[in-house]
Amino acid sequence: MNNLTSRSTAAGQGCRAAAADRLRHFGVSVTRPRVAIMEYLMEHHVHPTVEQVYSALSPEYPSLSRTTVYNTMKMLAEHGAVTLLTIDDRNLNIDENTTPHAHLYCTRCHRIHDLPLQGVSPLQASYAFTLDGHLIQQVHQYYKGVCRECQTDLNKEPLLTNKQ
Amino acid sequence: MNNLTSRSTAAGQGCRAAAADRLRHFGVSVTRPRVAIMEYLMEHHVHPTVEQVYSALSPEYPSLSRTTVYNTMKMLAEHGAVTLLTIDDRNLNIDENTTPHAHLYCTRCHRIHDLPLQGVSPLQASYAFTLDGHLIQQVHQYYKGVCRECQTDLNKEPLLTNKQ
DNA sequence: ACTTTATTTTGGAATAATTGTAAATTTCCT
DNA sequence: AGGAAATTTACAATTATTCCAAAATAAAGT
Repeated sequence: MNNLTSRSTAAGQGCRAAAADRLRHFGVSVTRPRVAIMEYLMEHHVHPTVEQVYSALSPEYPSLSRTTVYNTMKMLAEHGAVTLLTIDDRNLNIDENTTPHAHLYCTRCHRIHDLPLQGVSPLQASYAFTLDGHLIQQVHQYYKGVCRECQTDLNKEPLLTNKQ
Repeated sequence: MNNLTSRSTAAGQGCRAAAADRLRHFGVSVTRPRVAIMEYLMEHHVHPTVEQVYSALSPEYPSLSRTTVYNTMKMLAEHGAVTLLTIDDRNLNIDENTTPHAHLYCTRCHRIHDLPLQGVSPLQASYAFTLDGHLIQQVHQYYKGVCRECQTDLNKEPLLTNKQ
């Protein structure tokens, strides 16, 4: 509604204010690497690896270290700002979309796509509950297969890169 | 029904014949390490890591190598004889129960418990299907939380070992 | 603004799981 | 038993992640 507000938090390249707001919202203190990382996550709606975040930010922030990206991810996960996905056995993927949803892991391109949850309501999956005496804190649901894009690509040429 | 048959394939320590049968059933050739590994999986209904399988078998089979355990697991997975779980970000867990089911990963003891699937019928999860244009080959469902045993233990003493 | 204190970041080394490789062994067939 | 093909082995190499102690930055108080 308000032009000033919307301008300062609009999406697009270089939206520090929104990233800082989001950090504060999750109760973590605002620092330069954290803003850079959060900004990246908010602008790129993929499910990046630590390496991808690091190498994307590295050019404009050469002193950033991989350790910081790891530490920040772990901390953001503890504060509920991101979810860490252990679907790909080669490395961690970061999901900044914390509303409950399922994933498709493509064994060809190794990308992760979002899908709706099946059988569990997103609302139920948002809160801890008890099942069979166990305390359930997170619900993870994913499929392994070949994504739509790769199925059509299959007829064209083999995928060369092992990394996405 | 038959005493001879049931004796040769009964569960218990040292059931080579049943392990060999199972290997043949999945169309893989029968070798010493494979029988030893399959036998271990059939007798221990946990979700062992490669390291656990290796160090359990090592004493009575000193020449067994970790590489063989890794190779065997990957091969068994390709033949549908086991499922490889990437729930614990520290290492792979092997599930020899290939009937579709969900898991609980306990963040305290790092053990994995079996639970029934939610929202997806085991039958549907047994076969490949198409969803939103994607080819789905496996359905994975798991919860992260604190298992029943650890909840009661919480009041007692903190868990010392990081490894299970 | 300025100093002090606490927190965070850094980079390089360490760790640990997994993979690659080439030689040795075993399996399977005749 | 003999020999080709497949499998296993031991060890080296790789790679993701963690550890650590020093340096830099942020926060709090004056």
